[in-house]
Amino acid sequence: MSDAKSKIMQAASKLFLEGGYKALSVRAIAREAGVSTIGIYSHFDGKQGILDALYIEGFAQVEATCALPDGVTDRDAAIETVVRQYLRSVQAHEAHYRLIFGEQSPDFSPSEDARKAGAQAFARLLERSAEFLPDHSADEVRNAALEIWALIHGFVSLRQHVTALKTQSTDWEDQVVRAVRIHVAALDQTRS
Amino acid sequence: MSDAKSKIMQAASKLFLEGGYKALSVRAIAREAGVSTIGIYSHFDGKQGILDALYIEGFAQVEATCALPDGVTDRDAAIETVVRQYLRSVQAHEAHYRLIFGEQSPDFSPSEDARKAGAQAFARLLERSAEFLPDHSADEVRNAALEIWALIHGFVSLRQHVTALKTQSTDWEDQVVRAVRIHVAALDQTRS
DNA sequence: GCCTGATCATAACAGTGTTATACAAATGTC
DNA sequence: GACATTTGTATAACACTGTTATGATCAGGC
Repeated sequence: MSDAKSKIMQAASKLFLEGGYKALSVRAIAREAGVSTIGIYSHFDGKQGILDALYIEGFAQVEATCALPDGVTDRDAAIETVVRQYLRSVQAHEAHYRLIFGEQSPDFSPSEDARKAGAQAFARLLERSAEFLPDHSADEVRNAALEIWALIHGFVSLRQHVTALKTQSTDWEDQVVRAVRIHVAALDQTRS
Repeated sequence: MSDAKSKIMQAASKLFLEGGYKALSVRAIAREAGVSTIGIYSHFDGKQGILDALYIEGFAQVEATCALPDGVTDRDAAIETVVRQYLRSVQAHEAHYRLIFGEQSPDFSPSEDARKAGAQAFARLLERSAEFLPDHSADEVRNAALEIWALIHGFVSLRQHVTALKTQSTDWEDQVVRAVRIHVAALDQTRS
């Protein structure tokens, strides 16, 4: 990666982290990077290219939350770890998270490479789900992974958008953990 | 509602339905309504006011999916009805649904009245949840309603944004129904 | 009829992402 | 090393966005 390209990417990440999508104009990025706007077009595919790179970062962050520290073998503890890591990551990288779920970004359409980042994050969650449900078929594990992700992400998204649902942060986190545990346990008892 | 205001609202709804958020510029709305742009500012609070009205429509659509036809008393049948109604509504009003969950709309911040529409939709889901879990406390019912909504909305949002998760439409709908049923049944067995 | 507030047409403003233009720098070829 | 080609750059211009400003008209109340 060239010097200018790297400067631009750092500037974009910084602005995004600090000010969210709204802070991310082509002129603001160029100014922050100390280059002129044309660099955004020669090194990235304009604003779309910038958003693409941030999108890939966003799903990489999600993927990282599906990794377990050594020593966590108990299913309920593992679920709790993954869920809390996920929720912490959303909090630390809110703009990235909103980007990967299409928020605030009219006209942005992820590239093929960027889409693959979503698939990769899901693959990591699939691995965890297979561990949660060791005696289940591949289809069942896939469905379980999807349901786990739906529950967690559903909570996050509802909390961001339906203000009537705001509760204390720890109560809410505990509820997400509990809901996922209950759901996985119910799936484990439901064999086809 | 005055004639111009009504024309503007109809134009906005039409454009939104047909072309989504991107179709909704102030000039496009004014042109479609046959007025000049200043009407958007005198009858609504500019573009924010237009989005507010559409936002309220969006949550009203969600709320309507929580109504059951007469004769549906079986819990599993009721869950299936609500879930399928919800998914159908999302499909029919995709732009509205995206708006209420913050998608594509930089700078839009819902008014207090608009926020209340979200609370109202949740209240309707609360009523259904109380019927699903008749012997549970108000807190448990509230948690259940939140989890049901998280599951359904989580599925919808993941399907919209993580292309790796695309499956056949009916398989996917069936899975949402099944997941909600399993979850509610598990909650019913979990008494505190 | 006068006054006030609401509504309206139109132009201008400040911002957006992108493209055009001319030039400079880097790389490749002989 | 000289020349040609490619890549990168600064800057201005373009087309579009939401919004405000300006001057005029309309509607309602006294």
